[in-house]
Amino acid sequence: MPRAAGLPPGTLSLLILRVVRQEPMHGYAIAQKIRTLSSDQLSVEEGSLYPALQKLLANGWVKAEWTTSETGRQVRSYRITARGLKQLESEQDDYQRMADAIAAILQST
Amino acid sequence: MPRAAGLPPGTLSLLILRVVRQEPMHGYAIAQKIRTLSSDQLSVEEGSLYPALQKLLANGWVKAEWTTSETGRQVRSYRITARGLKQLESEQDDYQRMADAIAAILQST
DNA sequence: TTGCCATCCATAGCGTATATAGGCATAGTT
DNA sequence: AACTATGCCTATATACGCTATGGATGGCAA
Repeated sequence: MPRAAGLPPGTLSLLILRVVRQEPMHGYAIAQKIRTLSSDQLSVEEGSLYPALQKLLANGWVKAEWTTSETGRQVRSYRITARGLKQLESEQDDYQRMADAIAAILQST
Repeated sequence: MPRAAGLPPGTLSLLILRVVRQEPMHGYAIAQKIRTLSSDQLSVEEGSLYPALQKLLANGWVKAEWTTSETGRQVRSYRITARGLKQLESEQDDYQRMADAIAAILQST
């Protein structure tokens, strides 16, 4: 099966960090935020999301705490750390360089 | 080792097709072209390039013929096909949609 | 009150794509 | 003769997201 509507490899942690930077959020909400912000163009599957969050936790880029959502449910809320902010900046720069480089080729005569 | 200076997964065939669209080119030249067009930002390793070219051949997106280069060496020159042009268009559209979607998230308030 | 669906967390195993590390060959340069 | 650049290619490793699966909670409709 081809990567039909998935998201480009290598960008998942970038997107998560970017979304969580705004405000602490639980996993399910992160996935939905990415979906809506991208006008349904990008979909983060849960089987991708939670392992990615574990990685972010292990690297100390986010920290998690169990809280109660507005609907009264127990949810695990992820908050970006100082190191996470640095990482976000770094990944965003890398991505931009790549995107520019690819654009240069796609626009070459 | 992390993906330090490699190129973003999913874009290799797109870049190859785009470069070969201009003029038939042999493998080694394709790699160099991508490197120079991207100002050394993207590097295509030969171990990635040739398997990718095999895939393009198998899909009928390029055809190859052995020719003699200007330096007198036997080289395998790859030329894009009509189907390859369609594929290029499709992949470029996909890439653009993704890039736009990611940009939307990275630029969100 | 039962059944269904949305929400919510998480792991195991798979598939796909690229990178690493090699092998082989020619030709020009030093 | 040795070294470097050019040139083609394969086998293996590895990274990464996806599929499939499992479980739990709670609202709502039949």
